[in-house]
This record gives sequence, structure tokens and C-alpha cells, in this order.
Amino acid sequence: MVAAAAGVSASTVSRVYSHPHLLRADTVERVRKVADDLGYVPHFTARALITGRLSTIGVVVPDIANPFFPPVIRAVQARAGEVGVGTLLGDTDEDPVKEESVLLALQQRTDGVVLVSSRMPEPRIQKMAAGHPLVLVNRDVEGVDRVLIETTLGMRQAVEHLARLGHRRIAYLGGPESSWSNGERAAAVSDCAGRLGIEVISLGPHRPEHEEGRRAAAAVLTAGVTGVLAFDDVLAQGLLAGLVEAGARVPADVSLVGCDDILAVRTVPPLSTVHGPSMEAGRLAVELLLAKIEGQATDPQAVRVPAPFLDRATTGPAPG
Amino acid sequence: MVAAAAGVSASTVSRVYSHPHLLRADTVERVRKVADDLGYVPHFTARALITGRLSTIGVVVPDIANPFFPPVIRAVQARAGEVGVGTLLGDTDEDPVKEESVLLALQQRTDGVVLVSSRMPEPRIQKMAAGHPLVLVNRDVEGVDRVLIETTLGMRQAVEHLARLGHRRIAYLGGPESSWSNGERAAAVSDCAGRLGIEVISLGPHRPEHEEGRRAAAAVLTAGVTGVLAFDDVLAQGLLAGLVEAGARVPADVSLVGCDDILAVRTVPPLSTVHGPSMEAGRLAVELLLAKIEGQATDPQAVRVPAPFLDRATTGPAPG
DNA sequence: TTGTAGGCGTTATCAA
DNA sequence: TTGATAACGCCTACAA
Repeated sequence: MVAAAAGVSASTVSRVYSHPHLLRADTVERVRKVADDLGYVPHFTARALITGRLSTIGVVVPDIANPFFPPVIRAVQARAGEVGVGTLLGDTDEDPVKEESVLLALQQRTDGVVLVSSRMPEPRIQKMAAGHPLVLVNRDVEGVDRVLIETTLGMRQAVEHLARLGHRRIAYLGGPESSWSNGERAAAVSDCAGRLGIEVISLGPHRPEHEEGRRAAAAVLTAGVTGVLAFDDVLAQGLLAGLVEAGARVPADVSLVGCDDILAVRTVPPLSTVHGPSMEAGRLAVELLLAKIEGQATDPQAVRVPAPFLDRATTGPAPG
Repeated sequence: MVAAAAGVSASTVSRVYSHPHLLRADTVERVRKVADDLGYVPHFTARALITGRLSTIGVVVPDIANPFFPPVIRAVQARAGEVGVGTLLGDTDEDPVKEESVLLALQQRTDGVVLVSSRMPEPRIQKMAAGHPLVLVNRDVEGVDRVLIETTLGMRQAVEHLARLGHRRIAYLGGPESSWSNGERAAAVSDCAGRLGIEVISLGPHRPEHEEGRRAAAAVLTAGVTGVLAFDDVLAQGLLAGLVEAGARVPADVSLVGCDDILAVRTVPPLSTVHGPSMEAGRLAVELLLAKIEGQATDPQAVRVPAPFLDRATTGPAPG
């Protein structure tokens, strides 16, 4: 044991690692040296047992493979890492039932969790939030801390942009029904178009996957619209491929807008989209969560970050 | 306390959750019911302290946002979850120094870690493996358990395919220098081309990012090659975009092969590539790791999984 | 089949 | 500034 080798008590060794300022500098140094020589590091679990702090948070997402999530996971992990907090990962496979069990499992081994794009019904979320610190991202539940990327802003701007370009009949290519973001975006498109006297066809729902978007090309073409707003970039990219295959030109024949800006300029032509600060959202969520864990009990709040429209190359004047 | 409420001792409650078969069935049932009513769940940390098992593993990758990694992370997390093991995530930002500190931090809070595409020098890896169960993915270090995706197989097949199509001068668009996979792939291309009497131009190194690939188009065109094998799909997709921008047709003017098959058919035209079972690799790594944690001390082994060439639409006859 | 006692490695409290 | 002691909540002998 280190204490014996350094000729001090166990409490002193403990203090070297938790409150070194309470000790004489030379004592700290001496114990540190002995400990290093012996390869000693404080036992993580024993410390957690007595302090009641795991120094670990969870982050759960519907699907790690969906390119929207890795940047927010990365931001969460980076911010948590800065303060010595580990990040446990949960993937729910887009399944609300699995989501609940994943959440339950994580609650036991974390001090709190960041729940991104939850697919669970609202009452369940409230229940989970009651027992354990919880911060939502992209899900708006009263009484629960949350960070919301306001893509409705960008969606409205996109509709206005299409209106200026002369489009009179457009489509919204819907995402998952249980997605809060999808509801927000659909409503924004519908409201804004209504005010501008533009007709909106609603397509979907669709899982946010490339193939789904590709297959939706037929429905888009038969709907006779000149512009499409997709739930996200993945669907938009798929639709783009499907459209090109079907012989339609983008944006000459149909204009296309994605959402989330996860493809950057990887598309040909570069995709017009709505850009949300997803990494900042992840960071903010951790901030809220850490404050909550520290017991700084403020009223649950909604932090909103704006996501503006980004015009690249898939929108153009309405044909004809 | 549950024990009191159920009229049994604490050890009996403990046994209900760890060795229920040692108890009478009705005792188990009765205690369980009381526990559930009280919302009791065994304290994770206290259990970990005495058993010495965290029931948590780590998975560390160079960059979560690189689309190659999410599927393997997902597979790791899924397999671990099946046996009640949590997954801590580490992102090293492609930095060997950060990688080491991340690894050190994870060792304290996990029973073992899966290290994917390590960028650390070999001796460091061996040292880390000595102190704590470690399984490598896509890094071949003697004396350390590892799962290797054999893209060399597919790379050779790709070169042979190009040879059959009449290509006599090709390029290899290199990835990160510290990447084992990059070394393997470069060597495979060079060897195979040498045997077939094909000339190989070596380009790079490049970070595996879209923009890098795009910018490499100029070098590819001035090199006067008719075929390119890229380190990975990300670089290949970028190069494809750059080539198209520069007015070159793929595959009419230049044939293109990616690696890893992370883009599936999301590219126009669909990218010919080398398909490796990355999810299976993740699963296998967990299998090895769990066995090691259980103390089933076998000799460190290398598990190799083959990655064959997948011909899609970006390869064609050499021009002229 | 169940209970009793001891201890896992740390930190908080109190005393010196 | 440092040490002694008692927990933290559980699991594992050993005893009954």
C-alpha cells in the first residue's frame, strides 16, 4: 500500500488526490512520487461508492449510423471529457421500447443522461426525467431541460426563398412520425406556405435513409411539384439520386432543400439545406446536465439555437 | 431497506439478484416483489467494488464523425449490451497523444477496451495492452489480440480488375501515414500491380476527408493515370466530385475504386469499392475482449476477416 | 436454504 | 497539517 510505503496514513494519500491544498506541499510531492513509483492510481469504483458520483454521463441516440448524430455525440464526449467525465453510449435502434430499457440501464451507471431525438411518448420521458438528471436534445417536453435546434426558422426561410423563385406548388418529404423535429418542420412548411399562398403536398412518413429518399422520387414526380423540402439531408440526397435517375434535372426541373447540413458540399450539385449548430447543441446539453448534477436546481428550461437556411446549388427558378 | 420489508437478511436479497438458484423459488419471488414495489435496484457501484467488475468496456476511435466508425461502434455497443455490458466512448481526434490519455482514462473505468484503428506507436500499444485487457481492430501488433479487416484481398482484386480492363498506369491515393490499413493497402496495390506489369503512382498522404479527395483531382489528372484506387470511400467520393468538376468523366476517362463500402450506393455513379464486414469485426472484437476479461487466457490471436472487391459503376475499360 | 460477519478502497468527520 | 475511525452498499465465506 502507498500509505505504508510513504509513511503516512491512508487519509493523507486520499487527500493528495482529492484535496491536495489541505496538505503541505512537500507531503503531496513525496506521496505522489511513491505512488507513481508503485503505479498506484485511486480506485475509481471505491471513490464512486463513497462520493455517490460516477463521473460518467450517458448519451442516447436513435441510430449512431445516422450522420446527424456523430457530431453531437462527439461534442458531448469532448465537453464531458474536459471535466473528467466519461460518456456511455446508448443506441436505441429507433425503437421507443428499446429506448426505455437503454435509458433504465444507463441510469444505474451514470450521473445523468443526454437524450437525443427521443422517440418515447411524452409521459414516459417525464417519468424518466423525474428519477435521474436528464437533458433532452431536439425534443420539447414541458418540465424537462432541453436544447432545441430551431430548424423551423430555416424551413420558413427556405419556403420564402422558393416563393421568390416563383414556385407555387411544393412538397414536404416527411421523416419519422415520432420525431419532434419532423412535426416542427412539417408545421413550419405548411404554415409558411399557407401564408404565401403556396400549395403543399405532404409525402411520407419515411425513415431517414438514402434508399427511402431515392424511392420517393416517383411520388415527387407524379405529384407535379416544382420544389421539395425534405425532412433531412439523408432523404434529400436519396431523392436527388432518384430524381437524376428518373431523368429530372436539379434544380432546373425541381428544386430541392435538405435539413441538418450533415452532407456539407458532398453532393453534386451541392445541397441547399438548413444548417443547425448540432455540436453546440451537444455542448449546451452537457452544460445543462452538469449543472443539474451539481444540484444547481434551476427551473427546467428550453435552450433554443437557431438554424438558418443555407442556399447552395439545388434551388433555382420554378420551371415554365 | 428491502431486506427488512421482506423479512429476510441482506444476504438473501443479494442472492436474489446474483445467485437466485441458491434460493427457494418462493423466496426469490417474494423478495423480488417487495423490491419492485420499493423501486429497489442493486447498487451498481457497490457491486462493482466487491466483484471487481465494472461491466463496462471502452471503444476508442480516431474520429466518430468518420462514417467508417459508427457501424463498428454500433456493433460493439450492441454485442456488449446483450450481455449487460455498457460501452464507454473515446474519440482521439486522430491524435496519438490524445489517444494515449483517453486510453489511460478509460482503463480506470472499464474492464477492457476495443481500440479501433490506433495511431499510436507499436511499443506504446503493447504497454497499454499489458496492464489492461485490450483488443485491437485494424492494427496488427504482435502479442496483442486483434481483428483485422483484410482489405488487401479486395485491393488486389481491384487491381486485377483494372488490369483486365486494360489499365496500364494507375494511382494509389494514400490515407493517413500512421494508419495500418493505409500501409497494407498501399503495399497490396504496389505488389499486385508490379506482378501485372502495371505502373503505380503514389499520391498523398491525405486525411480521410472529402475536401482532401476533391483537391486531389488535379494531381490525379496531371499524373496521367487511367485508374485510381483510393484509401477509402470518403477520399474516393471527394475525388469523384473533383474529377467531375474538372470535366473528367468517371469511368469513361478515369476509373475509380474506393475502400470500406461506407457510402453504399449513395454516389453517382455508384462507387466500386472494397467491402469489409466492419460490424462483424466489432462484434468479434467484443467476443475476444469478453473472453479475455473472463480470464480465458489464450495466446493473443489475430482474427482476419476478408474484404472482397465490389464492382459497381465507377470502373470501366481504359480509354484510348 | 438462509443468516452472520467481514471486507472491497475510498472519503468525511472528528480529534489531535 | 495529519491520523483514526466509521461508513458507502454490496458479496462471499462460513456457520447454522
